[in-house]
Amino acid sequence: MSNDENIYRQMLNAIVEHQLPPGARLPEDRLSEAFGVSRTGIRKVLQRLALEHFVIIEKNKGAQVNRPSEAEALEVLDSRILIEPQLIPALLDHWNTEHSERFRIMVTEEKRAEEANQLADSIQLTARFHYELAKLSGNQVLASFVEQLCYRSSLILAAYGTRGSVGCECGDHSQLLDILDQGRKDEAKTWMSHHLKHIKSSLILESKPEENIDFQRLFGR
Amino acid sequence: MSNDENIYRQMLNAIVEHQLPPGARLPEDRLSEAFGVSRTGIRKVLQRLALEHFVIIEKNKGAQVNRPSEAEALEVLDSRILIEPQLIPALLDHWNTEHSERFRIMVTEEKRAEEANQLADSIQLTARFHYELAKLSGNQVLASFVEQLCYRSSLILAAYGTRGSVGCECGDHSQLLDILDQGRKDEAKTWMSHHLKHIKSSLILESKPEENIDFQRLFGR
DNA sequence: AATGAATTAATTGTGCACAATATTGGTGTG
DNA sequence: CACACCAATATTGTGCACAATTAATTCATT
Repeated sequence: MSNDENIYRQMLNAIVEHQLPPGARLPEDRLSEAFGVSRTGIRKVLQRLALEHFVIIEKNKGAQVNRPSEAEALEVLDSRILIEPQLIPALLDHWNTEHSERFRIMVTEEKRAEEANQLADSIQLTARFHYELAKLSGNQVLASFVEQLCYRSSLILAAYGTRGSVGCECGDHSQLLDILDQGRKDEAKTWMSHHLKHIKSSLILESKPEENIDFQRLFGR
Repeated sequence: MSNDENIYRQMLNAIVEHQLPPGARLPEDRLSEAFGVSRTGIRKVLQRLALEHFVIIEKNKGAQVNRPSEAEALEVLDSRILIEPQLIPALLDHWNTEHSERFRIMVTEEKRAEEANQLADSIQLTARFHYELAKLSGNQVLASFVEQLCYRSSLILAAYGTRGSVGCECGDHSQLLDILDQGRKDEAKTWMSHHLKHIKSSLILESKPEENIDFQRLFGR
């Protein structure tokens, strides 16, 4: 694996697992020291993470882990609600027992991670479940978009999620597999839709402190 | 406007307008010379273009304009078919005469550009029409994804499009505006779907030269 | 003690130099 | 003449140094 990709993965993991919480600053010096490469390499990775909305780079102020706005949070979930259910039909065309078994193993791991309270693994596995499912649709363009949305969702749950739940309960995911095994296309679509809407509605909005208070609007004029 | 963004826009324009055709090599030296900045700045732009699939960077071999594979071309169009029609309902919620007028001006410009045989402007305007429409859905996440897909479509049409047509005829776009003005939601959705499927089916596949010719298969054995 | 200016420190932006790698052309040998 | 090997060239990869900017601290003044 290339060195860049390695660093990128490690940082992305740290972000979606909330080891680097939203708002955490990411000074290039420390990172270059930590990874044993020059700032040049770090900057490349940060640029990429910024384009994918995992970090925010402000000119002359450096990078920090993105703190998704409420609007962004809702839009990401809405995007998933619009896309993921629509992938089910194509997915079912390729669905077979091999896939079923593979995903059931994943769900088992999810369950174990959640019971062991290993938040990091739990988050990763939840996102991977949705991404791997999307890949089976056969459309790699959409799949990689779903991948990005899933990881962004992890970040969103860090900011707005109900504590303890990472969004989808594992039981839920095995439910979907049952439906897929029975080839019930429409049911699977609506299940996925409900599942994502459930996550969306579980977000706790308007409770976090505002980052930029609009004093002008509050007192001005 | 920042310098990076400026260079990025210029290069992206050159690519989607086919001034830099698929396969064109992009040596960092020449570009840094042309733009009057150091290779550092150029590399940043190239990295970004690569992440967005407009150029391909191979290790130690540099960047070149992406030549989309047939599979990629179909996947991009399929993605648009899946997303863009679904944006219509939300779009219609905000639709008003101001929007209508703005888009009719755009269509007029499209028509003029096409008649004047200004391929570059024509391509830009066609992509912008779809992107601006997507923005009106209110979901910026999906809109910027659509933007990327539209620009990638331009690149695809460079490789697989029928000569003379850039995909959508302008008459078509004004048709959609008529339907939107009448608030016919379902009709607009199906129109958009048909429109994109028409573009997809107009692609001339398996006719362009392969990027990596398999000489072994072609002559060997 | 509070405020504001000025200095200091920390961090990022940018260009350059050298190392690493791939490609091309040439040379020699069988 | 074919083949392999080697050398030269061109291009990218990476680290470093210095400039530019922002943030923090100090200090002076009221």
